[in-house]
Amino acid sequence: MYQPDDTDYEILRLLQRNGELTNKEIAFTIGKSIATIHERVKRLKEEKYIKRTVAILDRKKINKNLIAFSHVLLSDHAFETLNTFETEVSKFPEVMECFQMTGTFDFILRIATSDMDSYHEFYRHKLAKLPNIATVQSFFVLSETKSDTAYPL
Amino acid sequence: MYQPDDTDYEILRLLQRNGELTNKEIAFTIGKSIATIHERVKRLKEEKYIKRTVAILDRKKINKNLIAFSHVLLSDHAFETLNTFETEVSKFPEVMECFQMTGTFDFILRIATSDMDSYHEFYRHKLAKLPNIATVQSFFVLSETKSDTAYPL
DNA sequence: ATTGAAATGTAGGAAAC
DNA sequence: GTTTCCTACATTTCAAT
Repeated sequence: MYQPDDTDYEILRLLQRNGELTNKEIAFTIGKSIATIHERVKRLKEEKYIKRTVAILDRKKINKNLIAFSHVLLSDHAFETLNTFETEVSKFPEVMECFQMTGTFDFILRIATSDMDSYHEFYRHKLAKLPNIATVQSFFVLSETKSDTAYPL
Repeated sequence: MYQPDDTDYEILRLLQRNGELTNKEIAFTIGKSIATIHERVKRLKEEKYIKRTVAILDRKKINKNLIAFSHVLLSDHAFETLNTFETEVSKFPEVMECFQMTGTFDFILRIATSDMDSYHEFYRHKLAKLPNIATVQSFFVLSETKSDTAYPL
């Protein structure tokens, strides 16, 4: 199996922060040739170390002023119950993330809406209508102290 | 103030999913000229609708196998207490996100480490050593059902 | 604001060291 | 792994509508 070396990790570190860096810029920064960077980046993408490159938007400018983290507990944990929930909840565009969790509830959802009315609408007419939901406990973001997509490397 | 129109939103929708799309590809997809897309994208970046473009890594391949969501309650809510916590916790590379929240605790942290030992190390020697922490309750990701950086548009 | 066309720069591939 | 050369594309600017 392919194992990235220090150079690869340096490239990942940079591209995680700025995906628009050219091979030339990366080459200059880490002191290697452009052809080398070109090869490394190509392989890192082929091997799916880099899953994709995306634009990060300012949510307030596009009117997603309310972010909720919701803890969902299901009424039972049968395979089908879990599966249906995961499939259906993933279809909602408001749900940006869904994680199955350890502990006293089953899932954490990250939900983006424009305001409390839209959240309420989503909650009443979409989330709460899914089968086998026992409880939903929601917490709302007051302010973002740190908001990073980059992993520590 | 600058208000993006439908064309701008189509561009944002596309770049949120794939930040590597060329102006030519976008132009073809939404039926406008390359120069128009170029202008729009430039403005969307200048006006900070697009905050930045980043590479999204496969966390398991780079050995970040454990993601924790930790709920932090501080012992008091004096301005200085909140401020110090936010400043200090943001310095930890393991903390990818920190949100101040409504409700029964003060902050949610998203913490990325390689395994439970590293998490424990982080918790004992970094997080728990910050001043004025009352309680920390942590939940761990079992599986990712949906993991998106794109807002619904 | 949108377009087509022209100049510049980068990507991507191949060869030789 | 680096350097050079090459072609193809992409970006960027600009004059015109």
